[in-house]
Amino acid sequence: MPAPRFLSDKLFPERAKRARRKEARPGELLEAALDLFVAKGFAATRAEEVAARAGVSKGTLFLYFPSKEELFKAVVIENLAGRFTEWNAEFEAFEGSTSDMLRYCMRIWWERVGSTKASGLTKLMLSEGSNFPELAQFYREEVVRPGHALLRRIIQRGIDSGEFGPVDVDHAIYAVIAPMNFLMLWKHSAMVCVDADAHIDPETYLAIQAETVLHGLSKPQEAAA
Amino acid sequence: MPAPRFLSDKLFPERAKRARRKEARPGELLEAALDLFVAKGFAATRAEEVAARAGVSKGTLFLYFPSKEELFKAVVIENLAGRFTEWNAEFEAFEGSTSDMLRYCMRIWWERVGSTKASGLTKLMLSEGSNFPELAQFYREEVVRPGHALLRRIIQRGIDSGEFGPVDVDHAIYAVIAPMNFLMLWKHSAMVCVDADAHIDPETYLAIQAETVLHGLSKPQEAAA
Amino acid sequence: MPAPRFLSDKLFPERAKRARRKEARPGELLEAALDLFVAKGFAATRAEEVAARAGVSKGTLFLYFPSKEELFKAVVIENLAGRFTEWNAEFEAFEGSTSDMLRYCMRIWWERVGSTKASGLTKLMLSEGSNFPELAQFYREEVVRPGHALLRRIIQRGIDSGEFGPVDVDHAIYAVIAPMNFLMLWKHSAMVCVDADAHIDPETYLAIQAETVLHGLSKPQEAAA
Amino acid sequence: MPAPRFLSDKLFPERAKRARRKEARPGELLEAALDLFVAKGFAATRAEEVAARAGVSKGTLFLYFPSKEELFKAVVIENLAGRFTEWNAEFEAFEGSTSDMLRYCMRIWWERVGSTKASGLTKLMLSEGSNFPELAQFYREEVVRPGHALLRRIIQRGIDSGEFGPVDVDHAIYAVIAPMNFLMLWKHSAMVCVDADAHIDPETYLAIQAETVLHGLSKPQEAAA
DNA sequence: AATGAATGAGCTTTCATTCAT
DNA sequence: TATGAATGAAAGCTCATTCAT
Repeated sequence: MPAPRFLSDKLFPERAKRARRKEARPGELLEAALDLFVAKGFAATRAEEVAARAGVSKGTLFLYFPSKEELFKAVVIENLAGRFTEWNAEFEAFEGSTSDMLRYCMRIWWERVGSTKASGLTKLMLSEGSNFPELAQFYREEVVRPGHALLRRIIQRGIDSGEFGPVDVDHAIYAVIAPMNFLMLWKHSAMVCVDADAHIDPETYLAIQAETVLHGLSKPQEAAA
Repeated sequence: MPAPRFLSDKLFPERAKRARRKEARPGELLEAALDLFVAKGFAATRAEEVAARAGVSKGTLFLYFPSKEELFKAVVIENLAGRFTEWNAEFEAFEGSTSDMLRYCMRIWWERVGSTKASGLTKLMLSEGSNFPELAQFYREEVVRPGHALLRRIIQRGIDSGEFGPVDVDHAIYAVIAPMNFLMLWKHSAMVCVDADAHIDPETYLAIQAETVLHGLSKPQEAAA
Repeated sequence: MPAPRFLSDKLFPERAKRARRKEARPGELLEAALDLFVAKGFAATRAEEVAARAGVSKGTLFLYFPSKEELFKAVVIENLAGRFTEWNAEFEAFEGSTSDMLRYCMRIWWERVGSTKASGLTKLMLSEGSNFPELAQFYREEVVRPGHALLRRIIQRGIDSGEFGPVDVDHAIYAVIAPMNFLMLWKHSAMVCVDADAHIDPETYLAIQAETVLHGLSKPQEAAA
Repeated sequence: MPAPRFLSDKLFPERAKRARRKEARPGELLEAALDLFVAKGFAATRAEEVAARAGVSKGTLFLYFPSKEELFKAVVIENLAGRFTEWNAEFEAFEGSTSDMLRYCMRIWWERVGSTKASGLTKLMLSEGSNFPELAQFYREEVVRPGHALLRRIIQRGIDSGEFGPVDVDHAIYAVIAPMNFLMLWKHSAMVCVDADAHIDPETYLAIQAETVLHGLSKPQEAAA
């Protein structure tokens, strides 16, 4: 029996199990699925196409994933949900001011998620979530909730340490997430833009937003609306 | 109780009802279609469902619209494309500064489009446009292009009158559209928002964005990025 | 109560009734139906198209003809089946040799049927009869059988009068019908001919065939195979 | 009992059965399709019926043929179009007089096409070609044209060798094809024949027609009309 | 573990027929 | 008598899923 890779695996054995089962599955399938889901959406992606892109037969796909929905969940785990253990650990280990932590958080988010195909999963949930309630539920539970929880802990750390004022934490979370969402949506909205392709520089944009948020969080001020 | 539209309606109330019924049919279908397209997307909306929601049978839908795609186009025309003549006229008639015109433009856009179901059509094109190239093409041609053209004329008016500096018009258009798009996408993202979602006040948000844009357009400055 | 138009109406009152009901129906519908049935076949002809071509609404068509099949039957009666009363009468009244009668029969058939759209009905039954057994049955009963009967009587007259030898009447009937069928099929087979449009002259062809048949029927000879 | 086609079939009889099964599938479907198309026509043949007759489900049919039209084309290729290479080769190898070649041609045509279900395809194109222009086009291109080309070469051979006079080749082709077409149409007209239908003996009929045609083609005469 | 042939529910679209007006 | 809006059964085709090999 292999040892749990993360401390948290002991605390959340079910999540750990899922993570390990995931490992046993061919990464090619997950990668192919990510590509196609992001490019074409959930409903419009055909199982056979995923298999073909991964270089296996249709049957093999269903050998590893009992259904298209489970395949999608696995993709979400692989690219988003399954990383929170690591991200949380990084947060636990972080040394420095909470302001720096928040700046780092937003920058690293762009690097690891926003700028990657993984952000397409969020856009996908936005678009098709209402048609696949179980997926939406899963996504909320496994991505949105841990994401909010992580931010909550960061902000709480700042409040506890006296760096931040006694802000409404929920509003603060929102203030952080809003620009991230904006960037993600922007990145995946090639369709509505026609001629004027003015480019946002995401890193700069996020850095500015980070400062704005931090300004709102700082001791004597109110939370940003 | 609304008055009968025709005198004869009083004399032959039953015929009138039937005539109005026939007249009303396309409208009822378009409304049902708008609701469902916005709620479930194009591909996931079944023709029969639209018909049922409009209170008619499957066959009747195809009596009025030759295909699902044509139904969608009709919905787009009814709710977006077909309104540009009116909007353009309003622009021609506008008296006042171009700054006010732009403020009015953004405010009225939220009132008439952004806050209505119609904005769901834009979100839909974003999600599914790539799967239905003909629809995407139609949408670009009939909605995006006239929309950009309208904004272009507004901005050009400001430049010509000396109110605005010699900005890059395409960038300026983009700066106006960006917050609109963001609001729309936000509005339709209920699925990803979980617990503590502080709500943006769209009117305020847009007003602030308008001022930001106008600041960037003002005489001695560069266009907003 | 109007008097029966033909003597035979008394003998076959049901047929007479059908013939009279036919009269009450708008000829435009029957004509439009004939055109379309011949041009496009039975299955491929849409009821609405027939109505439109006749200048009435779809509902009106079904007011006169309870179904598409009944419409077809009426067309067959109008153009073929219903004429046998008249043709039989003409035969009864014919004065002259049976050879001349047969020559006249074939010539007049081309004039009144073979060269007209009515011959398309026969081709139609050939093509689609097997898909519409009731129509095929009707056609056999109302067109093929009376047609054969008429020929049978002609040939029998020749035998009785001593003009023809004691031929096998069925074979003789066949010998007369074969060239007619050939011409009809030929006329409606534009599709298989590509470049070589060699033309048959139907009148000449039929005249020659008539002589051949008569040669076969003549006193000291055997029937043609 | 036929021998297994491959050695390995003996070693792995089940795999062999399955492999042959997959190999056999298209053939079974094509045969079922031929039967039904000939019996009921193209439009009236339902895809599911074809599948059922071949002992598979609806889905399987579309696994092998992307559409009903393509299925029909495949049937035409299998039974007519695809055989011209063989027939042309036979013609190239033929040793003997061109008259014999033409006699052989007509006889063998009856044996291989006219008397088989394949001839129903020609009748089908006649009936329904105008409703399915793409199929008609395909049939003309892949069946009518090569057929005419083959006959043209035969006749030209006779002219070149001096056996035939300098006839109009197109008319000559037509003179050969006419009796073939007639026989085919006759064969498929069971529906209009009622009681006493003396049967043509196709072999004899064709032999006689062949002599007639050859008479028309012979040196000192004009082409047959 | 891997395959891919086979399935069948589900969707869009057509059209003969009905019926309220 | 005439209309034409409304119906719904039926047909072609797709694709997630199963299962014998």
